Amino acid sequence: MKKIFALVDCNNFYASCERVFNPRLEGKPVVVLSNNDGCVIARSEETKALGIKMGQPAFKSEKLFKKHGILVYSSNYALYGDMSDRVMETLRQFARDMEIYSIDEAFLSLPYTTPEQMTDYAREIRKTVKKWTGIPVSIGIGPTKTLAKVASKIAKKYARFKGVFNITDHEKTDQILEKFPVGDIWGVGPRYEAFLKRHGIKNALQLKRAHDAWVKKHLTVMGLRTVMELRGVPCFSLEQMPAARKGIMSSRSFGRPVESLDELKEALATYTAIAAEKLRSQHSAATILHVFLMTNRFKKNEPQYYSSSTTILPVASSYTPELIRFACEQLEKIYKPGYRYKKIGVFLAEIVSQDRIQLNLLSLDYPHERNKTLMQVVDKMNQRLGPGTVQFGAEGTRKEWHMRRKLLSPRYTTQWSEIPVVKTG
DNA sequence: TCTGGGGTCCTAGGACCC
DNA sequence: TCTGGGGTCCTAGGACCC
Repeated sequence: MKKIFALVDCNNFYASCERVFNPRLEGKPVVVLSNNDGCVIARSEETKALGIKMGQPAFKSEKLFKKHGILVYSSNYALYGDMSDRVMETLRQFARDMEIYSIDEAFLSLPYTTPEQMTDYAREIRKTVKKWTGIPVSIGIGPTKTLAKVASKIAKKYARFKGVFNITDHEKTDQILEKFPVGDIWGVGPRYEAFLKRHGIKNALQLKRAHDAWVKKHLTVMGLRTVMELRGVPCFSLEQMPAARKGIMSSRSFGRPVESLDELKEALATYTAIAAEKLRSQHSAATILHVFLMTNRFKKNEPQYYSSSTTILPVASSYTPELIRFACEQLEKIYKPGYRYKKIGVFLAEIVSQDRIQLNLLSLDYPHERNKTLMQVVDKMNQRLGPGTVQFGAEGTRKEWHMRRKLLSPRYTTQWSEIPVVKTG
């Protein structure tokens, strides 16, 4: 049976999540900040109307926030992740074939019927998601993923479409594409946008009509696929099985500059433990461990330093204490005193399946089973009682370098113990 | 005082081999 | 005197995504 793509995109997802549990925010301007309360990463419609831009640094916007009474939140990924699961479960009721594309987007594969029927079905999806989860979504329908993306942006932009736009429902697709800015196309970022504009390509129709060889030469085969998709030729298929991660990264900026090796080690151990847990959750182990360290690049008047170091593990591992030990060894190699560090991180790569670890001769007397059991217990407790319930000594307890999250909402859906206790008396 | 984090894929160019 | 060239692998860097 012929199929069509629908892209379901949650509107202002993080801001909408905050709203679901705090009706006081309804109709008011809301922003959610990135980790460390750094910059704006989500805005409600009211905030967008006030001219607050995506990625704007929070400290430069404080006056505007105050002036307009904008309600500001630190990002609460425990809440957003849980809300995302609810939205995706709801969508699964409507389409057996579905790809969870990001925390707030999913592609559905729907039967190709009549344009009216497909649009009606999307309206039904939209209504149900709102009813079951409280999250408003926009839905774009098109013959390729790229065109479904175009349609979803139109659905979101023009209120008259009431959240659903079906590009197959219009005879004159080219007229729609002509009004669609080239930089809004999925796969065209700021660099390509500027390049294309320099060559007179300003809208999606012009890109659709560009010459294949020219596109391939300047935008690589990925760009050519985008162009084919604009022409209605599917080049990107529905990926139902998420591919195993090729690398796992864990890093954060510090809440204040950090100078001492001891504190850097604490932070690095903490992030390594996070990465190791992710590794175990996908039943894999890593062979390469990469550590990096940097100062604050925005501080032009301070001395800058960046360094990184990679080690190949003798045997692939997902055992937190061992990974922490390797990570700290790397850190000692690259650490230089006298700098004010801003960020540290670890990247685990060459990931292999847990049950296919190549043991070398030296490791035969290694207590693999005992370590595995220990990690399972740690992971279970942290899942049930909240992250950080059980941690390793190297991670430290004071964590004064920890990122700022001054404006965090409670974890309404996942954790009763973190709802702030009101002190009396 | 204060500027996020975590991914993917592709290409060019160097090293190396025969 | 004259000094190849194709294939493969790896890495760094650049583009993109949310």
